[in-house]
Order: sequence, then structure tokens, then C-alpha cells
Amino acid sequence: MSGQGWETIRAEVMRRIRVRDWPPGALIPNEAALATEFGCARATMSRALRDLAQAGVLERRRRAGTRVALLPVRPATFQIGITRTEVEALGHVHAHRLLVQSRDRTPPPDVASHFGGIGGLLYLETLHLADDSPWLHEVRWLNAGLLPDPAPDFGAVSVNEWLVTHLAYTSGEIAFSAAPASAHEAAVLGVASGAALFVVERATVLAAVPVTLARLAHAPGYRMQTVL
Amino acid sequence: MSGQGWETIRAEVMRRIRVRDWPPGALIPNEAALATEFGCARATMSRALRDLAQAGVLERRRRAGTRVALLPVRPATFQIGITRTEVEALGHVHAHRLLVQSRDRTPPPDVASHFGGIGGLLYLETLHLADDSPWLHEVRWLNAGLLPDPAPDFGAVSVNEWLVTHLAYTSGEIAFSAAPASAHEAAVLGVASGAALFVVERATVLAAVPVTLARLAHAPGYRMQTVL
DNA sequence: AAGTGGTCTAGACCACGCA
DNA sequence: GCGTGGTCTAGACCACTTC
Repeated sequence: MSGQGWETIRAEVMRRIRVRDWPPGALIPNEAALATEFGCARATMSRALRDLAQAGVLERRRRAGTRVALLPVRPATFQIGITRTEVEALGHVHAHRLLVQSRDRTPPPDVASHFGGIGGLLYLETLHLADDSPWLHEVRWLNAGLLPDPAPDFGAVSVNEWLVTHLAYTSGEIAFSAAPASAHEAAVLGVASGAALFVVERATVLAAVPVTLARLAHAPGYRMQTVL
Repeated sequence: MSGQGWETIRAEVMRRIRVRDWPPGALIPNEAALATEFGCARATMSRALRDLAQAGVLERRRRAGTRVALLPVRPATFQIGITRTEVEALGHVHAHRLLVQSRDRTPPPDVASHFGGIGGLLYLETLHLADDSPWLHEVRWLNAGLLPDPAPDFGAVSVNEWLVTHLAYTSGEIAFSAAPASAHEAAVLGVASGAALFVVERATVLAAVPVTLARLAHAPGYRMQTVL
């Protein structure tokens, strides 16, 4: 072997799997045996195997040992940041316009259920621009009880960014889908009604308290990409 | 603290961040100091902090120390498996039809460039069904040189599944987007032309050898979801 | 130059889950 | 039971990068 370290060991294990030295479904030697063979500590061997298990290449179970996955399920990871930095990373100038901000709007049933009947919901609609072209239309419901007393000016800092900087470290769900542009979305984004939009839906919670529910509709051409 | 172990330590660090004991941007004590405070070995402390760094909550740099991230960038992970198991996991019956299989089709320029001028490309078109309804239309270019001599029967086992079981452990790229259904896609999926489709594009490589290029167009209603 | 995180070691105990 | 992976410890050396 060329280098030292757990990544080198991982690469060698991966090689044996690729050349079918250890075919799919096979039971591979246990950590202790492999550590002896590779001349490393068991902790180092464990680190390499754990990493491959997380990558979906190995399946590990106590007592049953470690097997090469029959149908590898690979994790694809996307970095979810704030819209401004995402736009800027693509080399564009970011701007945003607060289209609607209202405390009086009645939430539809699915929104109400996420907030579990909590009152005081703030409705916000924001348009994000990249180089002055419509980029993303954001519709968001927000638990107003979590806002500081002089409420932030969401015309200056976008809700998106304010939430990440002030109510970070939430948990929740995220979903991607494709949807036809509604008449309103079409008008705001400057596209034809029914155009295919890439939609991101987020529901976030902070320690069991519902925080926000958002629908982000991207202008056509948007791609979410990652290496596998 | 209630339990023992690095996950308990991680939770406590997370708590301090959430209550702004350690506000965004703050430098937190180094591993050795925290290990002493928590009464654990430095390796255990390191494991907890490393995990939070991977989650985008902390930023660690040698010599500069560990800081609470100012604009946390959270990784969202999706499990990419084979279409059959994905459909079955949703409680549907999976089936597939091989629509086209041809060795004579001329690849468009973008496809040719991915394969770097390699000859012998196989073109495949497959329709996946869930409970007999169109689910996914798959267009795929495949490096035919990687196939065994009696070529597999892609009418029996879908290309998708054959590749994962026989040419697994590839690297490559994956991208999600929304696109209007072409006339052909619309006909095959049984939807209106121009309908918003969720499209997954994959380009895979096995040890620098191009393997396949695929475009998977999902029928309307498809959602890709994960917990954050 | 010096302090930080990154990694490795050798050994130990434990939790799980098959027999 | 008992073998497996999961974790922890105490100590050490190293790589990086900022000072």
C-alpha cells in the first residue's frame, strides 16, 4: 500500500469489493482479523469500515459481522444554505423583494395542522432575484411568537437569512418536487402559467415548537447538483 | 448529564449553541479543555465535535480552533437506491417495460462528450410502472464494452437494477431539476405535453471509465423527501 | 514557533443479537 | 452463551496554519 491512514485502508477495502475479491453479499473478515492483516489498530480498521457502511457499501450487524451490500443504497448529500449565498456562489448578484407580509391571513388546513393550532402566524411572500432576474418565489408561514418584539425588517434582511442566523439549528423535513407554475407564480416569476418549476418545501421545528413552513419555487432552469 | 457517550456530549454542545451560551461566530474551548470539563477522553470529545462539524453547525480549523458556524450550511441526505425497491417501499407493485434497445443510435454531442469518444454505446429506454401506472421514464446511454458477452436481458431485469448489482460502487454526479414533458415523454407517461416532471440526471464513472448517462423523468406527483 | 485539530495505538468493557 | 461491532481511555505523534 502507498500511504498510511484509515482512508488508505478504506480504499483498499473498496478495491477488493470492486474487483469482486469480496463479492456482493459476502461476509468479510471481522475487524480484529483485518486490523491484524493491515497492521493497524482495531480502532483504525473500525473507522474505515464504519465509513464504508455509512456510504452504503457495507452492511454491519453485531454478531452477524460485516457484509458487502447486495443492493447498495447510496446517500446523495446536498448542501442547504441560504438563498443569497447560493445565488452568489453561482456568480450572480442577489437581491430580494418582500411582496407580502401579513398577520391576518387565514392559514389553509395543512399549514394550520403543522402549527398545531398555534395562533399568531405571519404570512410572507418574497421574490429573490439573481442579476435582477426572478430566481425564486418564496411563500412562508412563520410562528410569530418566536420573533423579537420590534419585529425584524424582512424587507432589509430576507426571512430566509434571518431565520438561519437567528433561529438556526432547527430540525424538520425537506422535500423536492416539480410543479406547474400557478397563475400567481407565473406572474411573479415572469414565466408562462403552467411552466415546470422546481419546488422545495421545508417544514422546520425547534425543540418541538413549530417554526416555519415554506414553499420555494425556483425559476425554470434551476438544477440541484451534487457528486455521488 | 443523563447518559454517557459521545452522542450525549454532542447533545450538550448543541444545547449550549441553541441557548446562545456559545453564540454564532464564537470560538469555543479546545478539545482538551472540553474533554477535561466533560470528564471524557479527548478522542470522545473529538468524535462529538467532528460530528457537529459534519452537520454544518461547527467550523473547525487547525490552530484557529472551533467556532459556531455563522451561516450554517446543513447537509440534506437522500437515499438513492434502485427504482424497484423505491416503488415497493411505497407499497406499490413494480413492473417495467423495455421500450427501446439499440446499438446503432448516434449519441447527441453532450452524451458523446461524457463518454469521451468511446464507441459501442447502447441506448435504452425503459418505462417503470407502479401498480400498472406509469411511474418513471428512463433514457439511458450505456458503455457496451462493460457488458458481459451474452448481454443481459434488460427486459427481465431492468438496466437500473442490473447496473447497481453488477457495476456497483461507481462514482459520478447526480442532479435534480424540473422540466416540461416532451411530446414523447408525455405519450409514454400518459400525461399532457409540457406537464411538470421531476427529472433526475445521473452520470457515472467506474475508475475513470465512463459507465452510463441517464435521465429519469418521474410522473407528476413524485416527491423526494428527507428529514433534515 | 506554537497551538490546534486529525489521527493512531493498545487495551478494555459493553450492547446487541444470533445460536 | 458468545462473537461481533460500538465505544471509551490514556497517551502519543503529526499536519496544518495562524501568530
